[in-house]
Amino acid sequence: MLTATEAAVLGLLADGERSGYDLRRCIEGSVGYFWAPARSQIYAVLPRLVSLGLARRRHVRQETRPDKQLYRITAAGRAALADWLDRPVEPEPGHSVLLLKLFFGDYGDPEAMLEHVRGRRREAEQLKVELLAIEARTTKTEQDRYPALTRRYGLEYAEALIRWAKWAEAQLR
Amino acid sequence: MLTATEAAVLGLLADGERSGYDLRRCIEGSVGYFWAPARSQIYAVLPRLVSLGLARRRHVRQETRPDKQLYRITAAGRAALADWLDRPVEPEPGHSVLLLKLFFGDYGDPEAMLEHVRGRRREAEQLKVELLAIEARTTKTEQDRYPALTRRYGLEYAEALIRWAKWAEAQLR
DNA sequence: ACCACCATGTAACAGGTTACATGATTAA
DNA sequence: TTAATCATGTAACCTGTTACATGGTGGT
Repeated sequence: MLTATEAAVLGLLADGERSGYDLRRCIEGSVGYFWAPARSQIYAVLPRLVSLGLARRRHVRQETRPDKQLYRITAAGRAALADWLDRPVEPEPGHSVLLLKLFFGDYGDPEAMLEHVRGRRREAEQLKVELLAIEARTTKTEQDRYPALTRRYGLEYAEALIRWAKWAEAQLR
Repeated sequence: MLTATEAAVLGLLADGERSGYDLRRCIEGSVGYFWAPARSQIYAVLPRLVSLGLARRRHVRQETRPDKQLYRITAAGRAALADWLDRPVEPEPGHSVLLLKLFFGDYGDPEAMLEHVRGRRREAEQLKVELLAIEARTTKTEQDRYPALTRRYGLEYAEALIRWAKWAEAQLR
């Protein structure tokens, strides 16, 4: 079975031939909000997909730029992606360093705890701005149906976090 | 600097002497909601804390039960914990397999995508019930101030998720 | 002159997981 | 008699990160 990162890369390749470098830029501003592998990880995954027969590599010589490797998804790749997508999603055990620190807040500095909450709120406010900006410049096509779901999730998350943070700040003040 | 798991364990030890086994049970139903190391990980962390001088081990012989190791936090341990708690929280890059699958939903089965959303909603509804139950049986003491913050976060999260899921289900139907 | 962009990859390390291994006691 | 609870640990593996390594082009 695929790992999530392999599936993410296949998913991006499903839209067209791309290099590792291209993928990076595709990721930020879209999937990057909820799945952001390190650069080196992308370059590690691509050859693996090739050796599994899920993608094909094509060497492209360039003169003014360094040469590059373009990857294209295969029929087997599309099948593997579809299979992965349809499998049940495991419940994701939430990891949150913020909550961990707050939970033990009594052993720390009250001022620091307050600042942790404020920081997270600022991040959420920033996220909200970015998502609204993306929303504004996105044309609502048929292909946008699913990505729209994820943006909406982000918005709902950001707003819930802001509400919580305001309440928490009041409690801690 | 401590890892989050080391800090979590120290945090629990700060409340009193405990065995690895005890810690496991402390974790589920409290920190476990946002930080749940594997059992083997707890047993790996404890000796490390001892060798760092942050905890002390005490062997307790038992007759009707297997022997056990009790761990107690040291003064250095409390200092290390406080230091870790007060450090700024890094922005946590969100990982969500659910959103990843949804984002590429076009390449999968629509029925499966709908089921993914429904599944996550059920989990959130369950979480909400659990958190309300904990809330109900908790006496609002001074020590509860910080943990209360994390429960409230969970509630806000669960409710936001349920709202989103209902909306998403309508979109996909 | 300097910085950002294009472009790929390796190596070392970190932080975790699952499975293996053991075995008595007690409640249903 | 079957299963859960008590109780600890090791070993193999996985997935990912950061740091190292290289070097031309084009804009300010």
